[in-house]
Amino acid sequence: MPPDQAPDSPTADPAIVVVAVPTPLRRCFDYLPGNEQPAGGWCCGVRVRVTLGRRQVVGIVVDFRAHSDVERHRLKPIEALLDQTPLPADWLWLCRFTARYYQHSLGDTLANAMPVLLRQGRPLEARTRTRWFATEQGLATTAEQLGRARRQAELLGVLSQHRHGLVASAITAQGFDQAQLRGLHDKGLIDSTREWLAAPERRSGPVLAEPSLTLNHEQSAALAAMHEGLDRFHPVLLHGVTGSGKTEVYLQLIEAVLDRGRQALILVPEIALTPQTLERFRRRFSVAVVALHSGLNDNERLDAWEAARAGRARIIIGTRSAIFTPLAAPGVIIIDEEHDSSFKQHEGLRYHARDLAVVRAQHHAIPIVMGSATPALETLRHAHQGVYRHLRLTQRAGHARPADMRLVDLRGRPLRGGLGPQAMKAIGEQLDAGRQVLIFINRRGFAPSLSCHECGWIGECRHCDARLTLHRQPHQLICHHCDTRLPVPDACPSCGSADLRPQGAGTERTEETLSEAFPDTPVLRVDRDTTRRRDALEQTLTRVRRGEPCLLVGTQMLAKGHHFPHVTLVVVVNADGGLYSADFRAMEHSAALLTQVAGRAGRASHPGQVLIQTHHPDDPGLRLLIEQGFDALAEQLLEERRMARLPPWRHMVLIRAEGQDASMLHSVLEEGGNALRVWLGEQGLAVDCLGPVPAPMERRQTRWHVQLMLSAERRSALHRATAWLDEWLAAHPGSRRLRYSVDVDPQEMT
DNA sequence: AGCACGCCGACT
DNA sequence: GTCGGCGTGCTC
Repeated sequence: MPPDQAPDSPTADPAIVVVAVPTPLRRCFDYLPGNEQPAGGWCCGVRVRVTLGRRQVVGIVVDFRAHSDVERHRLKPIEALLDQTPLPADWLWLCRFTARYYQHSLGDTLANAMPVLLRQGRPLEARTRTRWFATEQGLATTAEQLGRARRQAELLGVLSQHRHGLVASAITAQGFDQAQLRGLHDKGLIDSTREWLAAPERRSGPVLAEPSLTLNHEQSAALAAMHEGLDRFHPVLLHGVTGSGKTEVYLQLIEAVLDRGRQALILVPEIALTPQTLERFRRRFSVAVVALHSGLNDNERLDAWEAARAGRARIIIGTRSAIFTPLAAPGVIIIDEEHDSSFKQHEGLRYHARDLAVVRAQHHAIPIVMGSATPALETLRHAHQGVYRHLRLTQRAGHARPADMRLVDLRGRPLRGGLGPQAMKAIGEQLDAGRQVLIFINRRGFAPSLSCHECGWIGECRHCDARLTLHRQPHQLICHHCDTRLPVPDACPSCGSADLRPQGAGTERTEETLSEAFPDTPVLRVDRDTTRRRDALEQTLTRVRRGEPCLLVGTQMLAKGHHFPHVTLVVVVNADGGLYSADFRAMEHSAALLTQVAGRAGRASHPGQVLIQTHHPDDPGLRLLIEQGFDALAEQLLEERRMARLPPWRHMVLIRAEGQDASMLHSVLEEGGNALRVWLGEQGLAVDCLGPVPAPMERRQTRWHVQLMLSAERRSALHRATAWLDEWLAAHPGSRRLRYSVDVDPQEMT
């Protein structure tokens, strides 16, 4: 276990320094203090360079001891001290909590939570640059007065035109050099300042750069409720239908936080962190905004981190990992689209940013707002229990009516590119009326495979328990798990029939079909493949916003964030992926996605219509969704989860193991599971242990996947059981031949 | 995770 | 004779 309550105040002369080192090992290492001593005394959070085995690593001091369990001659001294002042205490606290909660190595957690450059040992400094500007004297000086120094005169002219001056790089880019700058400076005509690259603004005065919008009744009531909790831990679920103006409520809440001199941390889903989103914040506020997105390089990331730590950045917007940004004066945390699955990391340190955000807000005693039109069942349950304040926004802005949703029975209907006759007809009608149509393909658990119409044969991967996916270009059958590629057969390998048909439809096939059926209408495809280039999505969206008739074909990317006022019809090609899945969250996610995609369409003058194609038009979940909406379905699902003893009523931990030897893998987990069950009985702990069960995708890339599922009503019991099993596995001789990971609060059962 | 050591096969 | 495959063991 990582040390928990370590002193944050300076320690005089420690005998042993405990260092968290970047290794998956779930313990820290003892070191001798070495020669150097920090100026302000030894402190937790100071980075040190230490020898670990045969290599040098950067670790973080997390505790001090009088004695070590390790023999003295085996202890190594700390090689170098990297910080004179420790990394922020709030950040260290959060990392400690995260490591403990997710049962992950503290050293690895810390490494995950800091910018790369810091973990490589770079000093915690943000970069600065020089800005030159004309002095009073310079502004009053004419070119003639400078005589023969023509270039200097030109430079002075340029600088005089820029009230805020120019940065050195912009000056050299215009062909001026150091000598000319020095010349003018020596004459007292220009001067320079240093400014931060990230968050350079230091404007005082009002925080608003443009006026706020007027709120409707519901928005005002929600904002008023949030204002009550500005100075304490105040968790809020802002449950607002698509288009109800959640963002404007966020903005006005942030304004109040900024007015108190505090910072706002905003987490958004991966695909929502667009230039438009940032622009909305930058336009509204005159304070420094930093964005933490995947496009930043290591230097920029460190600059942004430091700006947030120092308090220069007042608004910090980022995706999942931004939850680990240190804050000098935290004032609020906002999680937009809190149900989004991108907030959970699915590899390595498997944390959930939303859950950590709640813990962090509690630690800072600040409000946290979780916004969604389709809240996660976990969040809804907390709201029902009164743990979170439940604020609702039910009205759409501009009196837009909610879209009309309808199920379309696909059974026995001829399909073209996955589209049935009813959908085709409806699409044609909308296009004739000069409108836009969105065709949404839910790819989740749904990929086009090749099947034989005669005997039902389906192309499967030889190495994995997975269906091969049919691709158009290149024309191949591809396994999405191991990347096996096979030519598309001309005849059925099983019965020899030539009637091989694509089963299900991908975006490519649908796009093809639509182009053939509506040759005069542009078909715009939006998916991972077509939007790889940075601005491709933006270009497409700009075209759509112009309003000319067109067909938009796409996946999840289309469902989030963007609104298309000219779209009057949404066709969901197949809703069945979420209906009969091994994953108990499939229906919840599917319903959220359908609701969001329905929210893309329509406005006051043309209410949107949504056609949902399905082979199961009588499915009670689907019916409930389209007849009564997401909230009603969510209540139903919550009840089903309660009966089935599933989250959010119980908590879960998944131990996933993989290895090459299937029987060894199985027997180790079998033994571990049995040992755990015996121990649980002895301890009297109410924890269920299920398994070993093969993972839903049992064999992929020639490795076998098996898992143990632990569940309990009480987190503390579950935590103890997990820790015990983890120790058992680590000590087991067979564990060398397998890899395993611990997933606390797993989101996907695969 | 790294990074060593160590013991077996195919190569300049 | 070596280069290098990855099984096994350790890191204060």
